[in-house]
Amino acid sequence: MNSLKNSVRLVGNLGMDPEIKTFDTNKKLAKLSLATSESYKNDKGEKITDTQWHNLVLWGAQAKIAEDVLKKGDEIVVEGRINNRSYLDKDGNKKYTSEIVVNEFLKVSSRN
Amino acid sequence: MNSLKNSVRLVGNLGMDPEIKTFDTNKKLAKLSLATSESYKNDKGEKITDTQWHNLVLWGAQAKIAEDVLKKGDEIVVEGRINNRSYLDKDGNKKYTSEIVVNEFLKVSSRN
Amino acid sequence: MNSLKNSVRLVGNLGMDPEIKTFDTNKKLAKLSLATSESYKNDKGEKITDTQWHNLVLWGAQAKIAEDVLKKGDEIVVEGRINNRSYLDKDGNKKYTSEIVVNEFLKVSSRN
Amino acid sequence: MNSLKNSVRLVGNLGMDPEIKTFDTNKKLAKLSLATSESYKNDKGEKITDTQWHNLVLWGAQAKIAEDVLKKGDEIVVEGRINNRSYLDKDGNKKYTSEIVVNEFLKVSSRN
DNA sequence: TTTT
DNA sequence: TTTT
Repeated sequence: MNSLKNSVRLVGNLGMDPEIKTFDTNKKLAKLSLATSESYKNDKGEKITDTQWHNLVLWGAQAKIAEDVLKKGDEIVVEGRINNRSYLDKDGNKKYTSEIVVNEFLKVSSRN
Repeated sequence: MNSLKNSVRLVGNLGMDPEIKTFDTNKKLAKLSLATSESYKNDKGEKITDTQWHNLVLWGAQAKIAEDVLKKGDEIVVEGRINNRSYLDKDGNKKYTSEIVVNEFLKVSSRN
Repeated sequence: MNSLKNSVRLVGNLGMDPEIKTFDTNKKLAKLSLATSESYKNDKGEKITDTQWHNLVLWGAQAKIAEDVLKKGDEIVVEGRINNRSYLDKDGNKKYTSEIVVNEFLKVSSRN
Repeated sequence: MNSLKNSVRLVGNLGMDPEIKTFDTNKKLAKLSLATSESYKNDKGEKITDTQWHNLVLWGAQAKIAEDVLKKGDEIVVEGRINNRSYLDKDGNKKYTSEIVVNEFLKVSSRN
């Protein structure tokens, strides 16, 4: 799966430590919550900050590195693809969610 | 609002004609449904096609152009930003949705 | 070599048929010349068209596909990386050149 | 001039302090030299680091901010467009150069 | 000429 | 040297 038709670039900060799941096959999954914050002036000249929270998903080698090096507050640069999927919640209702499946990331600064 | 911290690039086909809303202020909104299709081979060597549907939103001048030139089936290239937002549905339940707010688009081919 | 630290996206037209070289090892190289054309209005309100010509380089499988499907005039979407390198010309002078090493491309329309 | 047809993203370090020029009209120009470093393993399994140096150009407000906040060694994320142009050198020979005209940048870390 |  |  390549990145020409569906590619996302984000620069932001992690809202929490990575959440790691290890499967039977030893394959790892890391989930990250990333905030991107942008400021602009509205019609009245007031400064508005818009913060978006993105759900990121990392697999395999990328998940292991994320587990080792990422912490809440870290600033990262990310390249990935949008994955919209549906699932059934515990009450059996169909839910829709949108995630970024990360191809690469780079930690650019740390809170400490 | 710039595109350094939150930027999406998509290449795909429109699933329907643009849906246009005109507000009191004459400002226009266009909604597009865009399919990005990618093929890859799975572990068993079978060819899998993954199609993702994306909700696109265009405002103002971009919405007018979309209304004039875009049709179901057209292939477009898009640059925009991810906007995750919540709303209350008709039953008063909080729902989450993810949209791409388009900064620029380019029609690259048409079905006819 | 990944695309997080050095990534280029272009949409444009080919100025000539691909130029193909085949090496001893059967490895192929394709060279493309791509024009990106953009219009804007200058200070005086005149419409200016700025055309940039880019040197693209494709290796291996990508070069083979380029040889098979691309022709002068075709419109393509490209993702690659900038490669600045120097070489000695036939008079022994050091020359600098900048190329785009293509990771992926997609033909979006053809002149015929 | 937009960024759909010609867009570059770089993450790297400055090789020197910004070089600033101020024109009669008070318009500012900043020139930056940016290194992007990437590592990969070659056919023999040796780790190779490839460093590319990019010439960046910033105008107006972006140039002012660059002058104020950027220093040699800083790590920045950049979005811009490729500009290939020719000029005559002091001996009257035609020379070609490739620059990145920066639309936006973000300083992500500093050496001190 | 940078940085890890 | 392309294309609209």
